Amino acid sequence: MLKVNETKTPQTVADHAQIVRPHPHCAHHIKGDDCRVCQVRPLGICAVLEPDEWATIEQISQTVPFAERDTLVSETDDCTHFYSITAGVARLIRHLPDGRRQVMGFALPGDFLGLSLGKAWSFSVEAITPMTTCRFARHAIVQLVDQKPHFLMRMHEMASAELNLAQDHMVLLGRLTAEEKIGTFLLEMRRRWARIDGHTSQNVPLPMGRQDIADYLGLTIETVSRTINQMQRARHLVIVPDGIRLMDAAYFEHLSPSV
Amino acid sequence: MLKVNETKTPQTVADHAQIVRPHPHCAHHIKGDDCRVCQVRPLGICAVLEPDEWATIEQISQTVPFAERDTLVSETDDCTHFYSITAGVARLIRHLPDGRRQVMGFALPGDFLGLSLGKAWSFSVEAITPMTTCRFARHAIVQLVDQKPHFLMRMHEMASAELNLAQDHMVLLGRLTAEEKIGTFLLEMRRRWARIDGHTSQNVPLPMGRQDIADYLGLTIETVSRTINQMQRARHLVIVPDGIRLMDAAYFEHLSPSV
DNA sequence: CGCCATGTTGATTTCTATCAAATTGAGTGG
DNA sequence: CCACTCAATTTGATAGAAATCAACATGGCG
Repeated sequence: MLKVNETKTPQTVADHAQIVRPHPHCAHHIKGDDCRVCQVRPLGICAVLEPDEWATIEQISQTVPFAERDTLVSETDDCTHFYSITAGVARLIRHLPDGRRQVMGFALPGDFLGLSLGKAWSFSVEAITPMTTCRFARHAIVQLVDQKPHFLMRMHEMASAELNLAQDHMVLLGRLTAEEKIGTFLLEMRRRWARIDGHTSQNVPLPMGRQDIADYLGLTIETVSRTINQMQRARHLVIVPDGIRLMDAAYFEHLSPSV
Repeated sequence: MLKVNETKTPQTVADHAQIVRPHPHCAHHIKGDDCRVCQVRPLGICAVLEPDEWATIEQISQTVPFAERDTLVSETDDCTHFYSITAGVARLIRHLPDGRRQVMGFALPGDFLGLSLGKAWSFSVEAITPMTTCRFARHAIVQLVDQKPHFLMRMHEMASAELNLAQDHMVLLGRLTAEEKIGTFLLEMRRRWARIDGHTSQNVPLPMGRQDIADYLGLTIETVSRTINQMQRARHLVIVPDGIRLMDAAYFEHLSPSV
């Protein structure tokens, strides 16, 4: 088992991750307050920082763990803190008054919550797996952004990338069939994991449940389940614990109109 | 080009809706290279500039008009110029290889094309009405952003607002019914026109065609037509030339889950 | 006046949602 | 270790909302 750092990371996180989590990034524990060993630094907001700026960030950050199902932020909350995800997966979600939900996206290691720098959240963030985050007070980041234009530029780049993804997703929601939605989603998850761990594997971890996938793709849980199982019957993929294994890349790339 | 007449106050949306062009901003042509008379300056990217900075902007901008159906930028183009819209309406659109389209949004006066500052466009922009734009070379804006952090901050604010709208739209596309989509769209357009002309009118100009509305809402043209006409039969609205008139605000606000 | 794009309306189909039930499987406690 | 429980998932039957297919109407414009 990985050594847990001295700052009291809950035992449950490590235990759970070792046992049931399929993906290494759900298991790695990183000292969010020691940038030198931060494994997501090259991916995240901090990638733009020079080593001599790490101390600045460390002073304004805290490592904050969350358990599965914890709510990191609620869409009704004021935004007092920002989060950089160092381990685990969360869903970004909007709730309608009548109980309908739309999952805006999934936050993976390296992702930053609060790119808009605004005073209010516009979505809730709920932990899907045990998580570790690097937390920043909003005022500290606002100050940093004022002082370091290249940091603001990095924020803007990441927000722009996010906007681009949102537009991809609008095409998916508005114009793709259920089969195309699922196929595109699986390729998207493979690409995102590959960016994190540097490998392109046929195995695509899916830490989120079927209901989350449905609410992300604008489908029902039954349609998600049926479609994935049809793909398995057609030998395009194999369902494995906590994910799927892509068996027929050509099929998925043909299915995904944007590729 | 029409000369701007400072003494003449623009006609309201309501006035114009009864006649030909539904909105004054579709007809008025503004000297984009004279910031003193720019009618969209308080709305757009330039709102953050001090009067002594107007000269800087004027030096790097050109007024460029477009005719109806012109393509301002193509999704395959490199991004050499940015545009601030001073008059007219455009659609932001993505095309799938098989001809399906998703309209990402409509660009109205005050909107800026190129908020991401990236080197490539991710959508096409097509003029729905005759347009006037203020065009900037990309390198000039990049330089400006480097020199003036408050300009970058303004870009970031506007991009964040855009991201927020994109997320609203994901909820709409993923989880609303056809009736809710149409109702939400009409309220959105009313709100956006109100921001531009300062009036809240029951008349909502719709310079875009039914097909554009359909491709924006993830519906077919037939469903859009049917739904709007059902709303008219139910006396919730009246279809007028180039738009609609909302007759039953309570109905629409009840229909739109986010309000 | 007639043409062509745009919009409307009607009939029918289809995809996905809904409703309902069975199955799996991880966690719990005897 | 195994029965039990509860949530998540899968599967089946049916319904329904919107798409599709097909005319038909409108209206701006040469």
